[in-house]
Amino acid sequence: MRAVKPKDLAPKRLEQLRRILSHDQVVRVDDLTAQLGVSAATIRRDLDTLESLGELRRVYGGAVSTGSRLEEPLFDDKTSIAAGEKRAIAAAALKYVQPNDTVFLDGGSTVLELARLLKDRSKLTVVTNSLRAAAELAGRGPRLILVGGELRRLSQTTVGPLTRFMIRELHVDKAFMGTIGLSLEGGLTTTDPSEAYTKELVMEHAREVILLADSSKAHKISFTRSGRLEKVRILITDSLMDRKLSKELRKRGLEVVRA
Amino acid sequence: MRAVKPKDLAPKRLEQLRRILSHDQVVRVDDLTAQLGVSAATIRRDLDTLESLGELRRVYGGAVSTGSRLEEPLFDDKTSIAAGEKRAIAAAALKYVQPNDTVFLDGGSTVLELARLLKDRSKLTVVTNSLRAAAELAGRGPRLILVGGELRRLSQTTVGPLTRFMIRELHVDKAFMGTIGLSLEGGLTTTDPSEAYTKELVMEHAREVILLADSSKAHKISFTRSGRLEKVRILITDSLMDRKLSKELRKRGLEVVRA
DNA sequence: CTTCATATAATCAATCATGATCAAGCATGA
DNA sequence: TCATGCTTGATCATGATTGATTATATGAAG
Repeated sequence: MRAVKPKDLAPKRLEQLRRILSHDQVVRVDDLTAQLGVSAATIRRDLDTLESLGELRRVYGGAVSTGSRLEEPLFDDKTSIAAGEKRAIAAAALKYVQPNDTVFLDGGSTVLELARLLKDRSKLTVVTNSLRAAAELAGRGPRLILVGGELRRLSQTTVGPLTRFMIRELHVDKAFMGTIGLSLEGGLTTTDPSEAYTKELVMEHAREVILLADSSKAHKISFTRSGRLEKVRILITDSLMDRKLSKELRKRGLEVVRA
Repeated sequence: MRAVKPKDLAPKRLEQLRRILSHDQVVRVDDLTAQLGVSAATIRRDLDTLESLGELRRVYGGAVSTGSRLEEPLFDDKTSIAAGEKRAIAAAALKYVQPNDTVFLDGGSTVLELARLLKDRSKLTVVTNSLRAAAELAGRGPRLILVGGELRRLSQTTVGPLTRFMIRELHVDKAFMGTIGLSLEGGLTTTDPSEAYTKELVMEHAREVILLADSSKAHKISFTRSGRLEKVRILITDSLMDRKLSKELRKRGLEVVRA
């Protein structure tokens, strides 16, 4: 006696899941058990495999398609320091922005906070490769120049070789940069080579490089180098920054500011 | 007998919050509990998470938006008379997009509709100078390449001489263009010289130019020329397009498609 | 400055999803 | 046929999310 309903084979079930997910963007485990006629345990296992393939993000009660608007900004590291600290760093950085400056804004959440503070600086010129920063200033604010290039979704910045065509034409007064890792041995490091390429290029074309990095970045070394410490003129960080590191950085000629 | 309603998943609720917030700019906790059907405690927790993401600022009794208004169009498509026609035109244009193409997307609301339809074309490469189109595809979808340049706020596109550095490096299969005016005498015309410059440049570097223009553009001549009719291979328009004009355009070698 | 109403943060209990574990079902190949 | 491996579903302890409660903080009015 065959079963009443022939169950789908695993690959087919995954395909269905993909289809449902791309249609609904957000799915609930309960609904899926009903739709696919399998147990919740199986649904969870399937969702786990799809998550490990990067196609969705598990949430309590279901899953969200990666890349949907519901998906939280990927570049925002939740384990990182509180937003308040970042705002403090950004506020301190604001003092270095003169009314008629031309400044570059890098990606990263701390620099994004700075962008928010520049909304009413209409005489300023802002150059950026950060889509988030651009969105922040798209409505009103400074003259805004976007660096062209390929969009890296994780950071929402334009990166890679295409960015050189614009960056080499521009010379900004100050470049406000973020970073993933900051260490004496590794200098500035980040996860993505294309991103690193663009960061380094920007720093070469800036009269002055101002690094915004909270204390969680200290002594971290990420995958690839994105700049040398010698290019950095000022480091703005928070009060929890490792003393030894800031002392050594000062010795190397950097101005270190605690927000 | 399940009379209980399935509550929204957390991400969905957050998205609703975002939507309400971007619409109202300022929200009250009370109103949100009523609108979303969850307790005030939950609303507060949600507002806290959104605050830590920098999307709003908590105030006593509610929250105010800090966010960008990029999602909310400056030119509201919804009030536009031709919204339905535009969607139809975009849908017709979709047929001309091959899976592995490299296409350029111009600014303008009709082309933006097309961008929305390209969200699940992951093998495609999209080049665009439209910030709104980029925002639409920023989360997921095709490979996305942004054209750098100065942002023109009115159209939310990058325009002007800086755009040439990237455009001259790229050769797209198809360029989907919008326009303000379309006429036999003036060709393609638009209001802003910088925008016109970039449009013309793009059309020169495209293998094939496809113009998306609803019937309201017919016989209009705007301030400055943004392209010659000879460059256009296909015109996609709506059913109300002036017959004489489309007949004459066909005579000049254009393929005219009525959506 | 004080008082009042109300928002808020902290705590707790209840609910429900989750992950781990294990047993059953079923195909495959010896 | 039996053993083996894999998938699935059930069970249960654990963990996460939510809503209610209560003490505290806040803003407005007098």
